[in-house]
Amino acid sequence: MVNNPKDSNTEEKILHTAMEVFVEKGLLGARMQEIADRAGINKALLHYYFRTKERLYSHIFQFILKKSAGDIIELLNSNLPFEDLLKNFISKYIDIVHKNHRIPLFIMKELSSGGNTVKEVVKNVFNIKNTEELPAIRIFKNAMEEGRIVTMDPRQIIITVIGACLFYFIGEPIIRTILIDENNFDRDQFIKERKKAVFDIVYYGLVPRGENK
Amino acid sequence: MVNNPKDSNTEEKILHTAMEVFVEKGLLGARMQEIADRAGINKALLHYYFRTKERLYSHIFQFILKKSAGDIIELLNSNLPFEDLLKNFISKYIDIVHKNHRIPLFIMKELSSGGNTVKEVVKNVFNIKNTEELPAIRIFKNAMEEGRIVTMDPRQIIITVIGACLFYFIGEPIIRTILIDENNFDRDQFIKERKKAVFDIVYYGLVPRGENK
DNA sequence: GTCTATACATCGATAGAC
DNA sequence: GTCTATCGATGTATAGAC
Repeated sequence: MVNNPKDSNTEEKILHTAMEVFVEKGLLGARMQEIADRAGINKALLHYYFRTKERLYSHIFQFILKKSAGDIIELLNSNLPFEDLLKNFISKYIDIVHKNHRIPLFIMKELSSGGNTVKEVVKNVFNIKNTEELPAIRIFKNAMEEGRIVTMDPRQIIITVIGACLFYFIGEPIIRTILIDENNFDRDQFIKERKKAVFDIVYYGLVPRGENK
Repeated sequence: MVNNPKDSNTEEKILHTAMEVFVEKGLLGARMQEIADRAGINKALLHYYFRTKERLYSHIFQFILKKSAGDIIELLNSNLPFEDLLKNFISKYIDIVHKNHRIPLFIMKELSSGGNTVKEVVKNVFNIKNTEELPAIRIFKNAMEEGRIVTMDPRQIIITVIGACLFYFIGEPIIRTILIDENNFDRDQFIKERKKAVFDIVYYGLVPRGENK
């Protein structure tokens, strides 16, 4: 819609700032005035570019969802053997969430309140036709066929891995309050150990007994 | 504050209704008008009992947190051997979250936006003095000392178990959109399988090789 | 305690000048 | 494209009658 560099700069500045504010405060908590202030412009200009708050939010949400989907898909594009692939996925996925710790909760908040429109966006963004043939499903099915891991519904494994990776970051405030002694806590170290713990539990939970491959 | 049965009924009706609305829509999404309508009273009465929206919300939040904490603590009060205790915990915890699937996200939303006041509430509610001696931590430490499971930071195990149990319910909209074929999905059955999957992965991920106890 | 009516503040959105 | 000024809607909170 807008082509010259000046426009593009303003629009991108808006998008960038709006993303920060929406991710911090949510759709309802965010204020157009605050977005304008932080972007160094005024409210009217926000409406000039995106007409309504909802449309601006929608842009942000889709962008974030696309980015998140892309990150995961990229992590799965690999020819590593199963053990390395799993280790690699857990490590890199935790890194991504570590750097963007507010994103998962942001996405889940939206999806829990959003209607079917949102679901269509998800399907488009992830380019889903047949759930049976998702790369992640195939990876586990192959490992099962090769006898590397026990037979189990791959979806259950995926939910377990993602949940285990995400939960620390989604629940960090309550986890730290309940479980962690703040006087003696090295967060980076704990997250590093988190990677190893998730891998160890999941991997050895899946590898058949009697094999120490 | 209020003692006669009539008052008590109104107050409880407000609390009950407000909980529904706040859990569905969050602090910012909830409307005092809607709470009043659903409770069959008018807005002014809401303010008569709880002065402000924030105070009403705070009551609800603390009640929910207390209830959730109580549920978990009760699940851990058991003298079962480790394997049964873990199986029992996972099964019952998933049942609780199943029946109250909006609660975890509600709590996390609040905690992610809330300040230190909220953290004090958490500490009081869970009655936390020394994180080292939490029942959940002790359970895993004992199992390690008895050689039943491998040595590992118990906090990492706890985060993994809770995350694996919760994630399906927190992320259900996106999980179902991406991972599940809606034309052929038995939710109750899937949740039942979820219990077994979480237990199998975690338990066999923790039990030392060479022992099939 | 409970109601109706209304004050008061906030915020998204638009009009109109430059 | 960008600004200032302002409208109009919505929602919390209160005044005051019963």
